[in-house]
Amino acid sequence: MLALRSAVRLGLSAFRAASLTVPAAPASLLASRVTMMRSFTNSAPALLAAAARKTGAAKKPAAKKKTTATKKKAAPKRKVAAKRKVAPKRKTATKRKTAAKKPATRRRRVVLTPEQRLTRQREARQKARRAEIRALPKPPKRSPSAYALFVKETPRIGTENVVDAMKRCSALWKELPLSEKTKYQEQSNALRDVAAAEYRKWAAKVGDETIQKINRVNRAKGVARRLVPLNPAAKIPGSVFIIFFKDQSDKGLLDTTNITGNNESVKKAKKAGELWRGLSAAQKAPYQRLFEERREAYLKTKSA
DNA sequence: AATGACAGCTGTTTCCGCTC
DNA sequence: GAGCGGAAACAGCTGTCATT
Repeated sequence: MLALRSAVRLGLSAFRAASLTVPAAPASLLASRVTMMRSFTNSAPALLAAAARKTGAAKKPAAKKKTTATKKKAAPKRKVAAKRKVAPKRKTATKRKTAAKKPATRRRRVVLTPEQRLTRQREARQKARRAEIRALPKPPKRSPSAYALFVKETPRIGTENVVDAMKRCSALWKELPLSEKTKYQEQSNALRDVAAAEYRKWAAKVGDETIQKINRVNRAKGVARRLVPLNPAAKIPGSVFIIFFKDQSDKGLLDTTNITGNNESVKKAKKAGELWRGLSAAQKAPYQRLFEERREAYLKTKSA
């Protein structure tokens, strides 16, 4: 190794001396110098390669010395640069990945049971669902009732607490003359119209699909309030049974005397179901035709 | 889910201090 | 920030049925 190093050193010295002596040496001369160097650096392929590269660089004599100096240092520099550019990047990338994956690595150490995994998946779904619900637009507030307006206008006395204030409001409301109550009712009616207009404006902005989505969420939460779609007229017509039920109800043919239940509407529905099941196909046919006619009309309206 | 009917039930609205 | 407590009024949901 030492012999090789000294040979390279000698070769470089000779090459440097020759370059300095003849700055504007032609390419052919440089080639002969390279041939000369071969005798010194026969065992140094890297230096030969550098010299061969120098042959090309000889076309720019002014930069020769500099280039020669670069030749020796440039290669290692390139290596350093390469290291800096590639290796550190890899390190950075690795660090980034490591940093990003650290929690994951930690998680991997914890062996989750299938139940835990399912719980986490469920929690993630719930989180996403909650975010989706939060993102839904909020409908405008409903208009206050007459009593609500009265409560709003009734000032609280001193340090009276909410409960006492509301009790007092209740008592005052009961004693309030009908003419006064009517005033609040009229105010409420006016605000209801304003609220209705605001709702229509909001509904037009968000669209019926969003309204239906909000209704689904509210239903799931057990919230009774259902938002009215902007275009309730474009409804799917009732089923064949519904048409039959309405027809029978209109004709007063739903006798509920033998039907059990507390709710008359429910009893009527039960009676209608009973009658419907007793109908033949021929008896059902007129209701079927009526349903198909309405359905076609609905589809035409929808596609228009 | 929507369609019809409708009695009965439930949620929402107002006020605001308090708790979680 | 949401919910509760209190009241009253009222809007709107529920329950039933069969079918698409």
